[in-house]
Amino acid sequence: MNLPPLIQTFVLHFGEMGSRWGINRTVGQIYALLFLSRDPLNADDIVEALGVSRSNVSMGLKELQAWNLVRLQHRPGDRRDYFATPDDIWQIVRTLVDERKKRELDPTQTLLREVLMQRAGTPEERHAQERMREMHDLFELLTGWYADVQKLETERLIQLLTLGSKVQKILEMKDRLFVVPGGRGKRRDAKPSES
Amino acid sequence: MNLPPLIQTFVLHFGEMGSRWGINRTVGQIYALLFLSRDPLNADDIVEALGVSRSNVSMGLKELQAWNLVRLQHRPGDRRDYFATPDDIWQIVRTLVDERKKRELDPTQTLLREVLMQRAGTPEERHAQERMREMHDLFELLTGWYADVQKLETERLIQLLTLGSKVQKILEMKDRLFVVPGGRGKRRDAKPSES
DNA sequence: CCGATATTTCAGTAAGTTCTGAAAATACGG
DNA sequence: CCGTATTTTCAGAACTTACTGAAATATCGG
Repeated sequence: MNLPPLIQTFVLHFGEMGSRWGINRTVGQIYALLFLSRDPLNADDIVEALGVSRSNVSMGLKELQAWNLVRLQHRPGDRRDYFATPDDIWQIVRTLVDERKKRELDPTQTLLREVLMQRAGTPEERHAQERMREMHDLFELLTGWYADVQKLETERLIQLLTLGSKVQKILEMKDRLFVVPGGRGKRRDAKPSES
Repeated sequence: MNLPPLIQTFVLHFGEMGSRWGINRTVGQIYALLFLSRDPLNADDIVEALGVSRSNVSMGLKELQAWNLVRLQHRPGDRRDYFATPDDIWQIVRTLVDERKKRELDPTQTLLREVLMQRAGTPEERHAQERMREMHDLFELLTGWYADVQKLETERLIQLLTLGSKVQKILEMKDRLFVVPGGRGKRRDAKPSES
């Protein structure tokens, strides 16, 4: 590997973090390299930059494509495949969160739905099922929120994130303005289960 | 392993998902078992329920404690350690997200801060550093939002999640009510960098 | 089609992780 | 303190994942 120090630091870091992110070192490094690169790179560029085998790069790129994290491009008069990350970093985040949800949450959500259909016999099983229902309801709330937020334009999303919990203040203001004084509102319905 | 089918299904699933979540099979199974159990369990209970070695359970419990995901308890007149998950599932989510942030995001955030202090020489390095700045700003926005939201009471948090992007409507309403008509507001400041 | 260039597949090996049983350490009641 | 109950540590075995080089496959210009 022979990269400018700044770039090398970042690439090596991504490689090391890979294992925590559920990808392997090479995949992490390839991604970091593409992310920082001004221009798209072909497989041999990556081999040279990272000093790993050609086949390893091929597999890594395949995995990144499976994650929808890289874009395949071509240059006129050049048969090789060139790869790049999206320029828009928010697009990257959206893809990343989407894919992680798909891999890490959706299977469990499906299982919970199935298991909640079954009949629980013993008290032990009934307690377990109640726990699973709590988890299920929580998943539904989170994924519902996520689906909703994912639809927002980036500018709106940034606006929301910047506000943070100050949104709360606005909600309270709204309550004060529009809810019948003394009324409790319908807030309690939102809680998925008695905790 | 000899568990009621409902419980066994869930426990095995958590074991299989473990690798996607960055924990190993046994740790996943132990956690699932504790989560579903009405009462705290000791290490031998877990050995019996899962059919794994005593030492493996010991290590698994240690890891779960490092994640702050289980609580150690004692019973009067019994020297053994008993383990349980928090009853409040929202507490579990908060811990989980905290820990994942600590392991998966914070180290990169630190690295980005460091690398952005350095002087970029070549145009290649300057472009890379610009990319890192985009990532850095995005991390700052996300972690700022997260710190903010993590402070909310659970009830408020649920309220917010239930609203989802409908918050947007309320923001628009607020804008209409309070912003000088024709004024552009200060929204654009929020965008961390030109994308 | 042919030959050259580019990519993918795959078997074998290297490296890393998980798990076990045995031994060591710790904690406690008497 | 001693003996016992309990937990932890650890070396090695079993298993899983990552990586390589070589061979196979695919693609394209002529």
